[in-house]
Amino acid sequence: MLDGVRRLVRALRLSAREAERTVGLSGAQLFVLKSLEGRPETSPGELASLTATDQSSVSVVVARLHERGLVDRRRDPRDRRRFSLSLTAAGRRLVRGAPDPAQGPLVAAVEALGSADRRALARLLDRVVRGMGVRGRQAPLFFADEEPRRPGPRGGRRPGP
Amino acid sequence: MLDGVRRLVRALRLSAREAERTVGLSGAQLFVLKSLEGRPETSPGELASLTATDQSSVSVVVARLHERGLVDRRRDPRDRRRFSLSLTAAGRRLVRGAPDPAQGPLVAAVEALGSADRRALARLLDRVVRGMGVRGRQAPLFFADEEPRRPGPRGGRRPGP
DNA sequence: ACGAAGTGTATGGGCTCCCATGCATCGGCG
DNA sequence: CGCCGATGCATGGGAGCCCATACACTTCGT
Repeated sequence: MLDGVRRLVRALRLSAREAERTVGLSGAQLFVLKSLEGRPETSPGELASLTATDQSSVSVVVARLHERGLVDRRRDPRDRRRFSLSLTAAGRRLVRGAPDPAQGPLVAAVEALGSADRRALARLLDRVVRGMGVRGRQAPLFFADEEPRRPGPRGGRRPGP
Repeated sequence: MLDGVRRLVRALRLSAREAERTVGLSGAQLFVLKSLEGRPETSPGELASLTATDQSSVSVVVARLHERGLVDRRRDPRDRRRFSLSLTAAGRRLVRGAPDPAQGPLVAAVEALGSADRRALARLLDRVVRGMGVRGRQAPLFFADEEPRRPGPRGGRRPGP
């Protein structure tokens, strides 16, 4: 089973790389752009939840998209710690014109299964994910912000070694 | 479906990180060690196939394991382009003592499904992977060495831009 | 008003991954 | 025997991922 997942991931990754070349963006960048579609005011923290990745990873990807002029980034006046992210016109155009990376081959493979099998697979996969991430309670997005990940208190400078 | 896969991958990755800490190795390193178990003469190329990754990635991971004294690496006398990799005594001890990273939570979640669902999931996943990677023919390992990945001929220095 | 605690984001480090390239080696062919 | 094409592996580059940390900011309690 694990091996199956590994192979699936690699296939997706390679497929994403191929699709990337037509758009000139990486899979993560495109995914972030698509996640911002229809959301004019998303913070990097929210985006991290949406994309199920670490906020530091999102930070870097967003910085690159901002450099490319595909994402607009401005301080949230209500909370100056936060940023408000949204797609620029160029970003919107690009998102519309690009197929979802990796999804093409996956969708084709999934559709080849037949509808009953498709539903069964999605259901089982969902159960596995939930089973892995939940310790006795439900959570909409695993790990990202539901439970503290970093041990010990935050804040303040730590004394050096 | 894709989102389910992404979440699964992240859950696996995070789980692997946790397991890593008890062993002091990364998930990829541990996976490589386990792949060498019971195989006294594996080449990096074969290892790349076994682990479904690029040979350059394997090369770096193996170098680290070699530095750690967990993997023995010697030239293959029959073909000096190749290396022969095998676990050292320390590597064997470590592999035996360590649970498979990421597998714990996944196995637990999969076992919670029930045996009929487990079989169904494995079968469907396998079909999806095969469907993604195979264009009209069967292949034991996707992408790694079945089809040429790099466009154009190899060898010789390319003229610069 | 001030300090403490918590939050949001960026940065650095380490690792993995893939792509492209370069070097050493091997095998086949003329 | 020499050359050429192919192969195996290492290296560099770029990107992404997570962890830990730092700084700026917000909120809350005194």
